[in-house]
Parts: sequence; C-alpha cells; structure tokens
Amino acid sequence: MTNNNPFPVLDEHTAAHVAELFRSFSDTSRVRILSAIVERELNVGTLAALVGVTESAVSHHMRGLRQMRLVAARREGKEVFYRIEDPHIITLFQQGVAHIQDK
Amino acid sequence: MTNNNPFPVLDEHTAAHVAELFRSFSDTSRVRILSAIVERELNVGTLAALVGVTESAVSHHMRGLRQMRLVAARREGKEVFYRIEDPHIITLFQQGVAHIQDK
DNA sequence: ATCATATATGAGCATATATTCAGGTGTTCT
DNA sequence: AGAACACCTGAATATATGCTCATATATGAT
Repeated sequence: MTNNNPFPVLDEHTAAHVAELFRSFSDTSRVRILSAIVERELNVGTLAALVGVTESAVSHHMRGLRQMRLVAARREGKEVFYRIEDPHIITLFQQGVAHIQDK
Repeated sequence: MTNNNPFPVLDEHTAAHVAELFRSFSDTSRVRILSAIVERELNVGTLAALVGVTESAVSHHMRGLRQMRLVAARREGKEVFYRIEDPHIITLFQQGVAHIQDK
C-alpha cells in the first residue's frame, strides 16, 4: 500500500523546486523588476533606470528569471524587451504583493 | 496630480517586504515544514523527523516564520506545536506548489 | 531539588547571493 | 570597415543564509 502516511510532507525534490520558484521573488530588485513588467514589456535600460540598478545587474536577474521560464525575452533591434511569461506567475506574484499591502 | 506614472514600479520599501515574504518560502527545508503544517499542527520534534533536519534547525526556521507572522506557536506541556497562521498564506504557498506540480 | 525531555538561542562556519567592474557580443548607422 | 549603443557575461567581493554544535531555558516527573 502506498501513500498512507498520516503526515504528508513534500518530497525533497519537489520542495527544492518550490523553494527555487519562490526564491525568484525573494529579492527586492527582482520584485521591483517584476512589478514593472506585469503590465507591459520593458527593455533592460528602462528597467535599470526604474529600479535603480545597473543594466548589468538587471541582465543578471533576467538570466535567472529566464532560466526559471518566468520571463520571456524579445529582441527588437539593439534592445531586448522582457515580459512575464506565465499568467499563473503574475497571479502568484500579485497575491504576495496584495498580502503585504493589505496590512 | 499624483500616481500618473506610466511605468508604475513598487517602491523600495514595499518591494523589500514582498521579497521578505517570498524569501520565507525560498528554502527547501522551510517548504517541507510548511507543507507538513498546512493540514495539521505539529510539534518541533515531529517536524524535525519528517523533514530530516535537527530540532535546532527547525527551531531556527520557526523563529523566522514566527517573526513573519506566518506561523503561530502553541505550547502544550513540554512540546510546542506550530500551525500556519494566515489562510492567505496557505493559498499562496499551495499555488506555488501547484505551479511546480503541474509540469 | 534533581533529572529528563522538549525547545530555543547564539556563535561559528561553509555556502549562496547580489552587485559592481571590466570586457565581450550583437545590432545599427555611416 | 569603424563607431556607437544595448545588452550580456565572468570574476571578484561583500553580505546573507542555513546548518551544526554547545549551551540555555522551560516544563513535568521523581
């Protein structure tokens, strides 16, 4: 018989992925970046200016978010525009924001 | 006129709090602990056994989660039982889990 | 009071993380 | 081709984080 545990706990592997997902939202700069591209796509330079970090820092963050498939990139000439890929991610993110703002 | 910015970005302070909230879910052990107390309250020893870390480690995690008001403690004799405080947090957490599991 | 059990705490350490800097790649224009 | 612009990447560094160990605190039993 399987799955008869009275204390179900997420297995290590799944938990690690869940943690990894939430870790994507666990940095102030990334949170601000994501809040900026919730409604519209924006390029790296604009994001850097809005968030107040270097373009390099933005680039580093976007790489991580891209690898998590949370954002997608679109090149237009010299610029690269980022947007949030998955609508579920927007919901998840905005719920976190709402939880903080409803205090 | 206020709030006329075409590129709204979360302010530093709010973003920091949002990041802090998500950071609570950004560690594998904490994710497993939380998954365990979603349905029932559990004491430190049981959590340590289920997750596979020392009771000390659990205690440290619970302090952080307590400070974030994500969990509440209830002492019963020598034992301390933890439960998830806020139902919104359960929803948020479970959405993250669902996003990982629906792949 | 002493002991045993359960949990909490603080210091120390090893690893992870975010940022900056310097240089590299890709694109457009002349 | 070269220059200018936008972005990316890797190394270095400073800080943060999670864990363990030793010790402290709290409760209940003898």
